[in-house]
Amino acid sequence: MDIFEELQKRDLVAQVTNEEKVKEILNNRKIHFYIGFEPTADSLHVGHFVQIMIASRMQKAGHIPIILFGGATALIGDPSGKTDMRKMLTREEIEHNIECFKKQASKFIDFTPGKAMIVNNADWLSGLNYIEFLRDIGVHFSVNRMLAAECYKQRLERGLTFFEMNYMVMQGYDFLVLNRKYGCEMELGGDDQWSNIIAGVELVRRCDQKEVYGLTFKLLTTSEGKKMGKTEKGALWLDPDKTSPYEFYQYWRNVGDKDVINCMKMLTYLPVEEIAEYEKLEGQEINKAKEILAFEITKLVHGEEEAKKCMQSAKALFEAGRSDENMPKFKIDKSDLTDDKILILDLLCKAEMCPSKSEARRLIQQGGITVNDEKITDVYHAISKSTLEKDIIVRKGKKVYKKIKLESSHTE
RNA sequence: GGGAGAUUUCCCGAGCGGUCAAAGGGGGCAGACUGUAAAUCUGUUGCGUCACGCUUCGGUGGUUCGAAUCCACCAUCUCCCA
Repeated sequence: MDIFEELQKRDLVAQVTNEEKVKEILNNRKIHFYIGFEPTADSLHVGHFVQIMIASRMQKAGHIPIILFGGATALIGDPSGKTDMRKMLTREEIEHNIECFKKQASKFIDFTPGKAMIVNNADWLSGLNYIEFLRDIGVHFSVNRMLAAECYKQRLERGLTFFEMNYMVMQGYDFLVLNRKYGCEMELGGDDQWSNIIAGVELVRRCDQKEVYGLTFKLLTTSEGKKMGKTEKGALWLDPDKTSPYEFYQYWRNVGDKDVINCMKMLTYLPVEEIAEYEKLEGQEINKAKEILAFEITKLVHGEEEAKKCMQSAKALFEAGRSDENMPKFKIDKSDLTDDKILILDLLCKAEMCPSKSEARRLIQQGGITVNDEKITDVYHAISKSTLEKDIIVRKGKKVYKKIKLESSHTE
């Protein structure tokens, strides 16, 4: 299947500057294309993952990805779609974040020289001469048009600084530089980047009379249009230390019915034909598709072994014949016991299942806590040492389990 | 540079000097129903030794028996005029 067709079939394409041309080029030539990332955090999250997967697909089709890190632009912050100005990062933070990015991205993209490259726009943006830049580049931007751009509308109501307006100019300039340096012909990005991408395409045309292309892909949203990849703790990270593989797996295992197929298309390498089969599933059967989705994504991000573990733990927990092999464990120390027992309230806090005792108390009062499958109704319920001789399973709600192990203190 | 206004708990947003841990909504969590889904309904959503106590309403002081509510100064933001 042609790469462009595949992207379309996977429902990834949102807007293209010149569909016919792009289609032809992607299918018949090997080109350099670029995707920009803002190094604003020290780990990739799911939003980035979509982009990386696209870069990866393109690479597999023979094209050469240029991964651009906005080392300089991150010093400004993209105002697109934001209601407030982003906080600015220090140079050190940005450097660190870029390193983390590289490490994680290399799981999905082959960075062997000649197959892909990584660039940082700080390399060319930070040394710019302001006057020259204004004369050479600035003249090509019409403020009127910029203000009309969708991405600035919201900000116009709340206030937009000159500082931020330059984001578009800089991103456009990036494209120009990459085109001149590496012959980069296409910029990809999330659909929220459309205005910025167009800016680059136009800039290249005006400065060098060359035609380059832009393509945006759809953002990962639920069928209701809400952003996906958010958990109560914030973003869903790819870094296992920030979001455990199990949590990660569960996130996908629990996506809404209507979103499963879309996620499969966008986030896995499963062939579209196969996905079409899953699309036929209905009702309870959809759970099968969810399982596959969760497994596939987890496999990509954390490796097959982890993915299997996650799947097994989940099955063990939710399906009959519960086993606790891969359940998250928590060790409490003998010194945590008073009079050879521990209050359930304290245990819940210690095991980090509740942030405070008040909340633990509430949960118990509402019947949300179970110990070894027995509902705890007494707030002052205590668990004795003898019970703890064997590991116990504490469950909060339906989905949060922890196996509690008793250990004797080494200092004793 | 001059003038007007704002700052409330995770977010939005009410809030007469006492009855305010602070309305309402969103979000979160839990319960019921289910398919580890969605929708719906219910409860809950500062902390603790929990029918009682403690710490919150940008910051610091002050007025008061008593302040999120009044005053002063500081900080930040928005708006209008220049």
